[in-house]
Amino acid sequence: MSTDTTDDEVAALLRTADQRYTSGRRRLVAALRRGDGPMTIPQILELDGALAQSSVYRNLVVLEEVGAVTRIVTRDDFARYELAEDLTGHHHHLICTSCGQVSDFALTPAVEAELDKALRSVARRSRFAVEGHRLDLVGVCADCR
Amino acid sequence: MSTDTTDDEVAALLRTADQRYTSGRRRLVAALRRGDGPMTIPQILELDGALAQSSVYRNLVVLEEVGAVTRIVTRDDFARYELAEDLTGHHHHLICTSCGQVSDFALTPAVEAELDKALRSVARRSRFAVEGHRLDLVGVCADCR
DNA sequence: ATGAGTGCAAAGGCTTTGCATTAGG
DNA sequence: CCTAATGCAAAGCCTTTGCACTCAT
Repeated sequence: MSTDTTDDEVAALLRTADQRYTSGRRRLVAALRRGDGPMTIPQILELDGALAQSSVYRNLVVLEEVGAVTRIVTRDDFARYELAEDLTGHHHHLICTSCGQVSDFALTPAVEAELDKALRSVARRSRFAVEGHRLDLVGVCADCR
Repeated sequence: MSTDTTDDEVAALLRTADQRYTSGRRRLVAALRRGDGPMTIPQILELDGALAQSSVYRNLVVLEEVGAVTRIVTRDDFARYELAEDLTGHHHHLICTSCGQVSDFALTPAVEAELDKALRSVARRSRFAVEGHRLDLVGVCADCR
């Protein structure tokens, strides 16, 4: 996935919602792309000191509303944000219970397909309209072991 | 799972950690058992008006530390708590994006086994020490559709 | 020009904590 | 008895919001 492609996609998503792709928003998206995995607001601010905290919070709301960013809530104190799966592909999260770090991983298409099938079956029985699923692997990361 | 059994197990967990199973804690556990699925603190307080908010927060911390209760964080404003899987069995969550409600479901052992296998493989490659996994089905519940 | 976006500071709201009181063992 | 637990109120902390200023179109 090239840099310009991602940027174009974000631009398109914003345009659809009559939102501007300002320099602050570009810097924010750039920061999210630099981090490997979901990032907290403090991490984002540390990565780009030119960003203002309140604008980052506000722009992450906007970017999430247009479908460019996903907010991830763990048991850590801070919420985390990453580029949406539409831009990066479907994946899951490794969550470290020691340091809070979150990183991405993907299942094989075969496993993912079977999981989907099982979940659709559950949803049907519960009369639940599925929007998606979330699968996290919880444990201790390599750095913390 | 009978009432007394659950209570005995909680009592044992607390005793191991040199914690008392006071009347407040018994009422809290009773409230958690009455609700079907993870509950927020406001829901717990509404269910048992005799409980004090700060004690509930504190006791949920204790009960979680001894492994009797699990805290679940969603995108809702409130955290949710339920009896730990050791007491209730392994299960997953249906999360309603409309009302925030969380309810439980289980996968078939076969699907669960294959999922475990796939996750162990991922963990090995990432040198990640697995403590468990979390699988949520996100969508709109029957009541909100 | 003119409304969206920005940045600073203050307010909100869930959760935690201090402290005096009560109760468990 | 004597320490852990409780309850009320106040403080903490992440996040949101008000408001004046700036920038994009």
